[in-house]
Amino acid sequence: MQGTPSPYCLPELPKARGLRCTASDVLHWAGLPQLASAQTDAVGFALRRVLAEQTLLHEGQAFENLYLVCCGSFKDVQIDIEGYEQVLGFAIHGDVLGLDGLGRDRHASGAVALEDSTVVVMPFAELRMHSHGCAALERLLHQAAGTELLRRADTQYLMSAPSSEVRVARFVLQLAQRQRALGHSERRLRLFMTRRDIASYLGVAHETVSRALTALVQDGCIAVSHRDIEIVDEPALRELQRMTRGRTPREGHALAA
Amino acid sequence: MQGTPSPYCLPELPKARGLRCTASDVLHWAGLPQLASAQTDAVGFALRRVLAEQTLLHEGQAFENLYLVCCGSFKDVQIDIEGYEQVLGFAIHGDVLGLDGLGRDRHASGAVALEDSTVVVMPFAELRMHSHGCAALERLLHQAAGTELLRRADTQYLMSAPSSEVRVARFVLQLAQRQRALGHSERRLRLFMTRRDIASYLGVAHETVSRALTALVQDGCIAVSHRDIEIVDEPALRELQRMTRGRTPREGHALAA
DNA sequence: CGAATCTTTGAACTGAGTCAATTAAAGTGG
DNA sequence: CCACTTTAATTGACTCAGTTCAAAGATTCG
Repeated sequence: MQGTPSPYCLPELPKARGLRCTASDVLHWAGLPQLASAQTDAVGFALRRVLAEQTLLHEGQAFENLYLVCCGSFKDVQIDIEGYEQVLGFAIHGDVLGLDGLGRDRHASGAVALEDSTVVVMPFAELRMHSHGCAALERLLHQAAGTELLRRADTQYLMSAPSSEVRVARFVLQLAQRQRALGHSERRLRLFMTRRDIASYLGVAHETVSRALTALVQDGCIAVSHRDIEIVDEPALRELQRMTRGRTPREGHALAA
Repeated sequence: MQGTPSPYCLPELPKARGLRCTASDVLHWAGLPQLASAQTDAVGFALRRVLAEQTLLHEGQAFENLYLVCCGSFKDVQIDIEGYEQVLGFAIHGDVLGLDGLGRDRHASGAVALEDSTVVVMPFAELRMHSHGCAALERLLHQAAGTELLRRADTQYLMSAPSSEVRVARFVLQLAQRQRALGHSERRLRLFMTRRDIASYLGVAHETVSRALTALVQDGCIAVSHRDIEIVDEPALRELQRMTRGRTPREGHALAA
């Protein structure tokens, strides 16, 4: 789809050490650098390269590994009975994939790379063993699960917005916030997914995503060029986002225009 | 709200042993009876009674315990900036509450009892300690997290339905399926939440839930009396549920009418 | 350069939200 | 125990936002 290197690659990347990394690296990438130690230095994991469009995790596949996105981006998907692809979420640097297999023997959702990406392969059995003696790895697992649940709650909040313009506004802010957490620019952001993916994620028609984006541009909230978005007026965007069920969408417009 | 005893109470309930139960009990209630052993018999947990309308877990509260619903029902909620109460999910017998605190120090969502209920209080620190030496409790935790994630995916699927009638149909089927898993009737089910709660959960106006329910009744799919629902024509309901984005809602109606 | 996909825009229709009013149920207090 | 109050649920009318269908640009890739 687009082979451009992701802006989310950390400087400290693979290649040097062949195709492996240590648990300490994982802790750094997962946002828990303070937990890295000599003990976690001793635990190694393999890296795996996944090309754009490739499926890292198939729906229904046996649960064996967790994956930490180390570079690139993915979408979590589930195909429903009619063949409609429901996008459940997006994963970028530092996110863990495959958590829905926890406690059962197969994955309920799949993961597809949106660009050329690299993941750390963490065999669950190993992770589990190590986690008994190593609090850091135990914490990593718990944190990953908790973060995933948090994100799903965000998604539900997002989908419950009464107007599609609000949904898209919330989506953009959510992306910006995740970027910020990674230390990247919160003003300019790149959409690594198609409008269709966004539409599926938000639960609207893909034409509606297009229209909502141009509406936000006309409101002066953002600027859009292809898949690059610039947040021009963050306060206005935040004001829009706040609108929940029970308020008329037009109020906010007047203020933004 | 309604003090009637829930139909989800298992026969083997508290009182006898005072206000405590064993980890083996928990494993039974959580659907992992095969993992109970002498070891888990030795681990005890306190029970806590929560009256209807009471808050078991406050949003933002420090993360200390996980709770297993042993009798009764709850809703997971999050209040947004404007004061709108977003319902994230419902918990009944066998479900674990408080998982969103995993790996962090506070809960992001709250839990409110929908009727008089009983929960098992599982201090996370204890659970964590025991889980190192006891695979059964470790499994319990993993399974609970995985199940929660699965359920959130179901919810997203539900919310992405293009028509509100389909959303409600899916909601009813989801409830029925959970009942079945507990060994209860899948034909007759009791809504333990208000229409408003359902509306918030589905992301629609509460009037719309009312209308969708009466529409389903007129389609001959279900029968509704107050908060009791009977599934009259499950095949038709399943047919309705299948309709995803991209198909016209009216096709299914013709078939059901 | 052409094929395929992604994206945008337009037009028509309709389903869902909002407002409003009525009915029903449940909880309160005399 | 029954009037009274409050909250929940249903129904109607109206309007508008979003879906669907259709077609035209734009971009990417072979």
